[in-house]
Amino acid sequence: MSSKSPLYRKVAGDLRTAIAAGEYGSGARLPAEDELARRYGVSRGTVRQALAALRADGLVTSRRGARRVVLGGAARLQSFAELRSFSRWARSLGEEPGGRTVAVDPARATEEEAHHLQVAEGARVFRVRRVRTLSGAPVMVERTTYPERIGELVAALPVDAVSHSEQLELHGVLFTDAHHTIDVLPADPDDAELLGCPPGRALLRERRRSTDPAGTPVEWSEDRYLPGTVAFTVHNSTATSALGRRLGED
Amino acid sequence: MSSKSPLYRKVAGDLRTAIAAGEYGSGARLPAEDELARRYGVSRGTVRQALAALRADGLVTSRRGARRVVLGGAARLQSFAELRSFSRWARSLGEEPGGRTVAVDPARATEEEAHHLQVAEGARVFRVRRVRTLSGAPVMVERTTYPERIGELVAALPVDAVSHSEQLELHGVLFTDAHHTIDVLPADPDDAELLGCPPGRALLRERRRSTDPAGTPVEWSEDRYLPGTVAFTVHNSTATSALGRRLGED
DNA sequence: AGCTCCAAGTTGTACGGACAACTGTTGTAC
DNA sequence: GTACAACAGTTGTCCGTACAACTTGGAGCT
Repeated sequence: MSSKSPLYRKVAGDLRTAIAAGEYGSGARLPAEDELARRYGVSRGTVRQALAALRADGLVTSRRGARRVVLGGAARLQSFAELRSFSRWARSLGEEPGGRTVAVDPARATEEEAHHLQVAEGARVFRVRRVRTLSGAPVMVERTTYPERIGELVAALPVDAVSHSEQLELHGVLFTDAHHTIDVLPADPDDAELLGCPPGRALLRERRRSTDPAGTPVEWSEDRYLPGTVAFTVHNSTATSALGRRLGED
Repeated sequence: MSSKSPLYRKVAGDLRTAIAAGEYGSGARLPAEDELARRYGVSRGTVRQALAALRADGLVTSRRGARRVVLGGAARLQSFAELRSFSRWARSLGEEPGGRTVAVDPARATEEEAHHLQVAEGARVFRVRRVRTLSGAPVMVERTTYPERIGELVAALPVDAVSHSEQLELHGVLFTDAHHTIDVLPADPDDAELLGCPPGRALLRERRRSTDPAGTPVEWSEDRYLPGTVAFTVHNSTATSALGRRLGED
């Protein structure tokens, strides 16, 4: 096993599995930071770093003066990677993800695309449309716009490649931050045909802008899901915020 | 002004306003941690704590070896309070929130309610149904179940109280963590009448379970929004995760 | 029993130092 | 010029200490 993973991650992982295994049931109090530090042979700061991760995931509460308490409810997941990649998410649930590329078009960036990808209006981009399936049944239409450099890599992939993002990672393209907007909109005729539903049917829409570690946009995507197939979940707290609500349109 | 706010918050706030004011435009590099520490007269650890908050809000990237970069895109907000309270959110956007309580019913907890509120099945709870408006127009139906202790406080509020949560805070009821699930469902006849839309119309649904600092559930709510009135936004990154995707139903 | 008050336990904030890992730039060699 | 190597700059990880702020439970009193 590689020892390249930092200490606090190991501690966090340990605590996660301990909680998942029921060692600390819902409502139970975790050991004190000092106790954990002794037990793992690390400093209190390192333990706090681990616990901060659990807190951000909504696994435990924490407040001054009292021990941490395990929050009941949904078992959390390694949410980022699974949110970003449809394939990874599906596999982690034991579902069989599939994908069929419908179109790959070189194009000139519209104003909206230029804005989100931070390129000049009219710059070369690639538009990719795909149908995503779970166990063979179509559940989502994905329309992604890539900047030129990345789009060229995507265009070279086989039509039936299951996971584009995993392929891109192999080529050194990293996704580290993403901003999502979730709302509802009616299926247009294209959506309807690809998903096999009547046009006008309400779909759950997720728009996503992903950036790499340097802050450079690497994709701008609009995913439309058939209702009933997925739900989005978020945890937030006064300590770690992330989610917002917005008026329609932008 | 109270000096009770911790140092790192002041630093974070300062940086937030500096970014909002355009001092560091989209893509600009922030000063190094050491530089900021000198500038504010605090230790590097304190600066890092402030920057971690900005990172969690999706304002800046960060990676080893390079300076932090300001992420372009949506100006972030203090999201937790605004997500938890419809009234606060609306006011922060300059809209006029309204609310009309349709029903307050003492009841016995169903299995689902008992589960989410962590009380015994059949325990006393209060079900509250309200219509929420923006500038007079109805946009959302809210069905909240409270445990007995809190429900009694809510039942005592006037029917036209705008913000229940702010009233509850005055009574010492604190909300610090919330878990949200977002999906789509068709309006039932009640929704349709309250919102003034045809039955069957697709609504954006947000289910929410909120807990207090001790981890005790304080509300279980299901909010149904007219399409086009709101969108939910999330930022996540490899460092700070929060959002997930789920299969339909639960 | 119920109440107040105190002490121990626990987390939050802040400081300091040290080294590891990585990036971007500069300069050198070919 | 181009490729490689060295270097300074920067963030990530980890340690240790100290004190402040808060919660909890128990002792003692009424």
